[in-house]
Amino acid sequence: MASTGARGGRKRGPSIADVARLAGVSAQTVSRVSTGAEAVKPETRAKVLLAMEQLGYSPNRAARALRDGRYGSIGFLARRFDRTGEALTMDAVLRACEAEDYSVTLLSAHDTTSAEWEPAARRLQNQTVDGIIIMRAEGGAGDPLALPATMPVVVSDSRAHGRYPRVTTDEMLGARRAVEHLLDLGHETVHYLAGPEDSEPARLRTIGWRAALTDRGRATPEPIWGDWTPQSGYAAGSAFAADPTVTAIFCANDEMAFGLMLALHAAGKDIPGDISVVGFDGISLGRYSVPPLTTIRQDFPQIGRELVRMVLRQIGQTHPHSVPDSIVPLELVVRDSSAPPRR
Amino acid sequence: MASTGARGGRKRGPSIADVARLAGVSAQTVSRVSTGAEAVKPETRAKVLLAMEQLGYSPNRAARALRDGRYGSIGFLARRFDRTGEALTMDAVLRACEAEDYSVTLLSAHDTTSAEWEPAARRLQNQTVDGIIIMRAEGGAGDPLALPATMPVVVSDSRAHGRYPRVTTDEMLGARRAVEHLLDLGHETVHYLAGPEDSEPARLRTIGWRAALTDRGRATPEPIWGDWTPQSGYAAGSAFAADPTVTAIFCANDEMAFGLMLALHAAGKDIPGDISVVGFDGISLGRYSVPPLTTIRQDFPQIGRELVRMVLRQIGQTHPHSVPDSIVPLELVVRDSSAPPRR
DNA sequence: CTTGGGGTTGTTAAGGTAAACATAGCAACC
DNA sequence: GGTTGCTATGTTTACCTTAACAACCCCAAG
Repeated sequence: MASTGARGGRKRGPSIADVARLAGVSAQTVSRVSTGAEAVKPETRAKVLLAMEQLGYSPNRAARALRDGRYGSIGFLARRFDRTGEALTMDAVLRACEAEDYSVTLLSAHDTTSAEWEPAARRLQNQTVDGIIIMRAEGGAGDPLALPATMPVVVSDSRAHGRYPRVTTDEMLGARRAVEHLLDLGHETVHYLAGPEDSEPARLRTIGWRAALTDRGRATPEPIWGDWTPQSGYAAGSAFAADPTVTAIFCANDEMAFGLMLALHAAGKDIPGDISVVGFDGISLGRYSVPPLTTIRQDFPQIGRELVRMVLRQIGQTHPHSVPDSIVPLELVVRDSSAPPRR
Repeated sequence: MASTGARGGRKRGPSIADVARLAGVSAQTVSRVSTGAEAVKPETRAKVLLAMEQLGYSPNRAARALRDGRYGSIGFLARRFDRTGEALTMDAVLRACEAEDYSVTLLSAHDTTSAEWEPAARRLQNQTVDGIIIMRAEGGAGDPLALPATMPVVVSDSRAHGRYPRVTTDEMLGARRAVEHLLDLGHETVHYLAGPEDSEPARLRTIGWRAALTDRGRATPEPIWGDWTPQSGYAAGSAFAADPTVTAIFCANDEMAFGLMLALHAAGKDIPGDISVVGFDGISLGRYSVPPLTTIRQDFPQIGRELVRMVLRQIGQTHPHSVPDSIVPLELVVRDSSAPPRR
């Protein structure tokens, strides 16, 4: 009976006006205290802080955002978030954003292949972000993002050539290092397990692999094409195991290398005795595969910092997308999966 | 010279008023079209949509949030985001949120051990979220989050007993299944590599392990304590390898199992010939370890859906935290790392 | 004693949206 | 023909904050 029940509705915490009333000052003075800026007499400030404390006040971010047209948040767009590359980059981006007092909003573009992309892009514009970091957008259509020209954007690992500033690792150089490492060990040539053809980094790694072989006058065997997953690595491993000429394999990422090594093992091949394997990425579990995986390590924390730095730098610019690209270095990490070929 | 240069400032896209003017209707009508709700004559709607299209209008989310006190976003709080459990859960949460037209804002609480926690909690309240999902908050202080009583919260995997509704897996049952699997294979007892003592799931798994052994009247050897990392798994593996009585090991997570298996391998132990290993989590790479890892698989997508469902259900409630807990089932996945003991 | 200036506080307005309420047009019915 | 009732649209207002400007106080200098 008591109509008191469903008084629910919005909760609406205390506002700046409530604090002002309690502290006996104007709202503006409260604002000054909460933004920290202006000159406020110490005793007034104390009164205000006390009132804030008592009411449990914290400023309303929506109102603030509306006021000055900024949201204090960066959007992170990817197709998936549970893969190593995305997860490591995201963690790094988050830490970098935190240091700048920005938050991170996740934006997903799951099936960017076709019609699904359009609503995703539309939704994107509605998001409350001051800038967007686009991660690994393989499969995206040619002209994927109809973003406002003033929206700060930085791209990692995508094929959006030239449209937006990029933070990349030198994929080609990394692939080259991997191949040269194996050649230096004495292998005649290096077989290759590639990433999906619609991925820009995969494409670049393939170019690097081929160039390294060509430069030394070695044969370039036909690569096998995977899709980044260990499953595809396993399939490739089975195929390679059937070819007795294979003594060294470069995998376009570590996860495929895991699958590949298991397949080689299952086929009775010894790593690195019969076949050497090198991966790419430097995922943490790579130290603990059997055997531990030689790989090209990407500096994900550095990538994250660069991404954030570049997107923040664009904020407020008239032509934000003119920021120069940034390249983050790579490192060869030699572990036990690579060795000289058995004579 | 030209002072045209730094005209920068805020960009401010077209507003509802601009659309209204162009379409020759009132702002309210535009609003009706953009929220989709009310009755609008089809031809009016068409005019408005055309105007929106021409101006590239999209509603200002800050204004909308200010208007109706909701942000359309859920906060996801964790200490790290690059570990498997967090990444998988987060991916699942994101997908579930998307289905409900919510976005996900990342909130981090890196070093929650001590003084660092306070500012983190404070920052939390400033975030633009309608609810918070707290993930694996091990190490948090006893009374970590001074969140408003009306803020919807759901906890996964944390020690915040009873304070907030939880979505958990039945850790104890999972551990029990792992142990019973090994006992059923004929092992005399099961050694244990535990997670960190300040983690609630780790604690529960330990209880499950102990209970399973006790129920069958088996000895409960002293566990080794790890910290979830493969590094700690490696150290534990070296220790176990030195004990000839060890024939079966249950690891509190898969990543430690990776390190442990490498250490056993390095010590010349055969898996599962000499020692069987069972993990916990069901990470995707577990299928591709050498040998493939028997494990207790958590249904992360389901966990994500439950978390979102429970936090959304609290929105608008007067006593949001009274929602009942939810338990997501686990599954034993038998692969090659477990087998009967060698006679 | 007046004037001026620096330091502190208050008042006004604007930012974009959508609920609540108000109005206008029109058809049906007595 | 006038009343009723419905649909479509317009007007007002509140949401909360902060920049810009105005007002005020007090002390120092003329």
